[in-house]
Amino acid sequence: MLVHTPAHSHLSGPLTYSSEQVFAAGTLVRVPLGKREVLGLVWDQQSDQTAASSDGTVSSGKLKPIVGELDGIAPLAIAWRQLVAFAAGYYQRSLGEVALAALPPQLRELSTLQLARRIKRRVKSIDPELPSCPGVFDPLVLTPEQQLAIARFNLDRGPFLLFGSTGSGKTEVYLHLVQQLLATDSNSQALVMVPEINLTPQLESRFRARFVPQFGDHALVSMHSGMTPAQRLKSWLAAHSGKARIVLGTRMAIFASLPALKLIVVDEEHDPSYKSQEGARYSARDLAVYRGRLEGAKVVLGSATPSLESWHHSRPISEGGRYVRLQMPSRIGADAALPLVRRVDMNHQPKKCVISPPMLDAMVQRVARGEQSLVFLNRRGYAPVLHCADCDWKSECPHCSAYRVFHKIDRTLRCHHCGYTERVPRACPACGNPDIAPMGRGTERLEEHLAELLAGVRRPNSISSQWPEGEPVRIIRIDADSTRHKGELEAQLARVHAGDVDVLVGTQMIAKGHDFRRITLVAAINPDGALYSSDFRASERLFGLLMQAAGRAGRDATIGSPSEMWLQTFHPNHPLFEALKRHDYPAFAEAELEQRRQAAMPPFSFQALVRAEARTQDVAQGFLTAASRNSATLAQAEQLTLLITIYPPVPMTVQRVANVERAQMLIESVSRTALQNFLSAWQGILHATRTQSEGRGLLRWAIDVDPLTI
DNA sequence: AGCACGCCGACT
DNA sequence: GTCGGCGTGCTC
Repeated sequence: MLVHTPAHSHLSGPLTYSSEQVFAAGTLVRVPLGKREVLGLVWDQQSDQTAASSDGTVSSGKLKPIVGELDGIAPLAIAWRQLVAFAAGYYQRSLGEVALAALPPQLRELSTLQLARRIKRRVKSIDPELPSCPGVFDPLVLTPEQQLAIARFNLDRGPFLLFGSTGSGKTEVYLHLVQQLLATDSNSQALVMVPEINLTPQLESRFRARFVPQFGDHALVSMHSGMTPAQRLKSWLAAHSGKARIVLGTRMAIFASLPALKLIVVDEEHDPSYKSQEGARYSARDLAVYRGRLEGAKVVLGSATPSLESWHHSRPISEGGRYVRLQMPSRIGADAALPLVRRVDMNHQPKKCVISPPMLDAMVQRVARGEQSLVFLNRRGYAPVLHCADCDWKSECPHCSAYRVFHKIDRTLRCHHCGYTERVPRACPACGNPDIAPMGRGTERLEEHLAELLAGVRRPNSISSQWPEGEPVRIIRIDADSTRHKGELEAQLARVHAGDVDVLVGTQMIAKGHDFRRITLVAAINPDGALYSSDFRASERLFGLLMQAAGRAGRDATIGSPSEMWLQTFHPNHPLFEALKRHDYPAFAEAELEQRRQAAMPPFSFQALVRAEARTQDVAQGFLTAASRNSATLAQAEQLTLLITIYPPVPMTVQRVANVERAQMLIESVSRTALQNFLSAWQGILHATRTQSEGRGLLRWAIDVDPLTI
């Protein structure tokens, strides 16, 4: 009796096969499906008598036989299967899809022969094992705050929210927790997650430096989508066999098979990257908490700006909190002070200026002192729109309801949604006017603009300089465009660290994770957009981003002058900026949570989104309307409708992408359980609606539970 | 999701 | 005359 991949059809449950031999649940097998042979996972056994009647559609005589099991791979543990079952149920996807997607792709693709060879090779290569020396504890000196956090961790069951400001040494705490676990429990495993692939190399090098000498090279593996299929299989097998003691990875690592899992760390737990945006839309952070409870593993969520959900969960137990909050408010080292936050009131600055005179002046001073500045603008490209002043033509994407972004560097118009790229026209395509102009600005244009503003500025000479009056300012841009090729990000970061750069321009990419020790000024050019956004999570994200960006500054004890963060805003007295000025996340969180409470928004309510895609908006919305109407036929409808609100379908913010129209419908409830029950019961109706006339022409639909953007 | 079957346009 | 487009339907 087993389960597999038919992803999104009405074939959502396990399928039944015949077998002479009894396979344990969790065993990986090969089974025929239609005309092909696929990987299957034994889900449960069923006796011959009940086999035929279980779903009534297949008689036992017609059952196909299991081809055989995958040798050398132990069955997946019960806890792993429970995690998969929970994720499939909670996020409304089929068991088979979730289970098979959680396995390395090569397990599905490789022939039995190749696989056997691969496993054999692994077993051989592991033989020369390094002697491990348990009992040796972390030699590093911890700060009192770190010691307290660890002591508290050791006293409680958790889950824990490690609330530590940037520079407070959270990573050191993670290292220590892993260290004490591995040293005391000789076959335990730890899972450490980071939000982005970009952050894995530096974390991995820190963990390698700490643990490889003691536990050997094979004790640490990575798991993320940037790895080759062969590497992924290798890491997966190492984790599954228990050889790997530490798994570092992105959100996908939450599904790693870890038979002796005892600790899960979710670093930067607020980061939206933990929420999957396709397939099963799972939150790796939320699954981490669930998995921890399931397997008796302790869970640590860490952040300087926690998600409001986690912050709320870590309120005092007397107020209903479920997480233990560990606090590390202080920065470590001589630069213990957080940067000074300065606001530039753009209402009192020259019209249309991009870099206000006082901010420019502050940057010039940094250049003169040989210090670095970081200028932050969350929009890549040269300009978001190209515009014709004569006929009002704009650079719309022909396939999407969005403008194509002007990239001056290769003279292209690029759609950031579907990727459609054209050369920039010489003249307006609509009226022939040769004078078409960029509107607004992105990082490319900002870089160009800064080069003009700083053209006359000279930095102090190095000894043997070809510039007698001082060297010109060196500006670098780091964003998704400048780091598209492998190794470019590392190379550019290295230039910054080496001091070969005076001004760094970039998107949010540079606000995350990387330490820039010589930066003493962080500037946000235009953060106002998120202040009055229709997305109720926009301000939470903005606050997190700005705190994180501020944390980039001044972590070098050798630089004496205080670091500053500059904000250009038309709303200098906005409470968000007031809280940011005081580096007061708790105050921001309390105010924001109070608003959420009054508006009955998450975390005080629970949401799900049904998204539909079709060639026309009418079809997409028609399907959703029909599905909504059909939900009234649910047996429990009377009870549920009291607790469930179904909003009318609306077009998505970016309504059309690659010529596909998109619509969505919000479902809301004050009760998570009610929402869950409703969605589960509704699932079949949604499938049925698709086959009705209202479902004609529908391309795709999907449910997103706990969506991050609405 | 794959992979079939099935009915209409430009090519050796 | 075929090769091939992707629309609908099935997989224990």
